[in-house]
Amino acid sequence: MTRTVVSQLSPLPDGPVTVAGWVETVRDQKKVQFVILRDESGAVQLVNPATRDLEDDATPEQQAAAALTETIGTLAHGTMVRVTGELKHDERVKLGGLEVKVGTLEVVSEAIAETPIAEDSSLDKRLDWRFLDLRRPEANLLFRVQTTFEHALRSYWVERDYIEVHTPKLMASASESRAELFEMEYFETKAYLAQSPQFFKQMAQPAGFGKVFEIAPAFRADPSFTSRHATEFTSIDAEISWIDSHEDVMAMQEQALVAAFTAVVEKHGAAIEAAFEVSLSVPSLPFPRIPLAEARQIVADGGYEIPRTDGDLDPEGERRLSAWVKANHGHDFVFVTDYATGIRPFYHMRREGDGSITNSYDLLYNGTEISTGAQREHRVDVLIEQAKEKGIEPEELEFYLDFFRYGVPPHGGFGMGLARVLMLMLGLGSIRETTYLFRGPTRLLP
RNA sequence: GGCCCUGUAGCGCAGUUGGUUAGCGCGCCGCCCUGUCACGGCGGAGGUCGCCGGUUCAAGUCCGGUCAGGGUCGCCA
Repeated sequence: MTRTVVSQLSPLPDGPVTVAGWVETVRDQKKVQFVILRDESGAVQLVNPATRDLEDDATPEQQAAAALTETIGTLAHGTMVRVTGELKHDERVKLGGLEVKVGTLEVVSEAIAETPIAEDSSLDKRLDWRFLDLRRPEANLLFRVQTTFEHALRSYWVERDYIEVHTPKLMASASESRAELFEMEYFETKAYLAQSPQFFKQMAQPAGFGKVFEIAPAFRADPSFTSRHATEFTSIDAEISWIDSHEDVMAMQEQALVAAFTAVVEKHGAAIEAAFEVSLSVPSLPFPRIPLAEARQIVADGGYEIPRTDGDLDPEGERRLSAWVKANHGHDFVFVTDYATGIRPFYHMRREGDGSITNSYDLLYNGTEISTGAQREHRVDVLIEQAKEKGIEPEELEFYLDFFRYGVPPHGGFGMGLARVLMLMLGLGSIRETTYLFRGPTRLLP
């Protein structure tokens, strides 16, 4: 008999059904047994009138019933079972107003009775047993939300004639800072894991692709110990040609995000509210834009002195700025624009007539940075000068510089951390929670 | 890498000024039980107190070292 997933039981008429999943709870009473069975879509109650203490002259049916009772009595939490029985809608049942009266129950895969994690286990312990942790309905929902979010972004771009690219993750040189590189043997030479698709997505511009995007892993060998850093993470990148400034990039990014949030709210808004107590709404357009200098003034006016001296915001400054934006503009997002040249990489284009600032931005969402974007410097002589200024030898970058020597349109783009967006969207405390399998300085397993 | 914190039963924790046999809740096992729904009741098992050394009549507790992890900052997405 064809398996029905639990969420599809409700509209069915009373009658025979097969369900399959894992045992969540067994309530074994003297006269009646209840099992809560969960699958990828939800949970349902199974019921079985207990048959115990057989007489010597018991019929085969009675013996089978007694065996079933015995089996149910020994089911361990987590055991995978397949059950065929009679669906019955019954108002008495608090779980969905229906239950399945067990006909046959097949133990497909037994679980060790004592589970290594519980509802209240620490995140680190749960990550040790991630496959069990992911059985939680909230985790299941989280990755459905991620799927919807990514799908909506893809659709947004595909519908607008973007080309999806897959840049290599094995590279011969650094694209950001050398200190963050994972180095590995590569036959007779050395290779590095890509920190960012930056150089190769830019290559699509002289390649004449016009508009590209990529959703792929990036690797950083930074020993960062925070709730928002990983050594491997999924980066959402886009890069577009023929822009006038970073403003064009911001306009594209905010529209793509609105499309993605719209899809998530429509499909999962109610479930998110129920599971995470977050009332998610679609952000309004345009997102607020605040130049960095102004942002720092706002934070300073709020009575907070940023300890760092490089002119950037620190995490507390970002939280305070976001709170101010929320209070004054009613918005969860804010583009912080016009970053100083000193704190941006060499390939960011500098403001015409004011080399001290760049045509770049960070996007903050609920107090945390989720994205960096910029117009890129496409004039090769300027690019070389800026690289030298940052202490990078142009000789190492010849393959990259060649991109700019045979005709390249003005262009720009952004990179955005998928797990960070999910974390902030659902009000969770760490990207470890919103990453399928987290990778950090002290975590390589499972 | 800096600063701070934590390692006690499968999980979450308590453990006084150093003092008898290291406790509690959940889970697990057994028995009992009005259709339960966080089911309930009774009973039970389960610990080299991260590891090494020191002080002491006596160390889970104090000291030194070490290992493992967490938070935050820096860095960033």
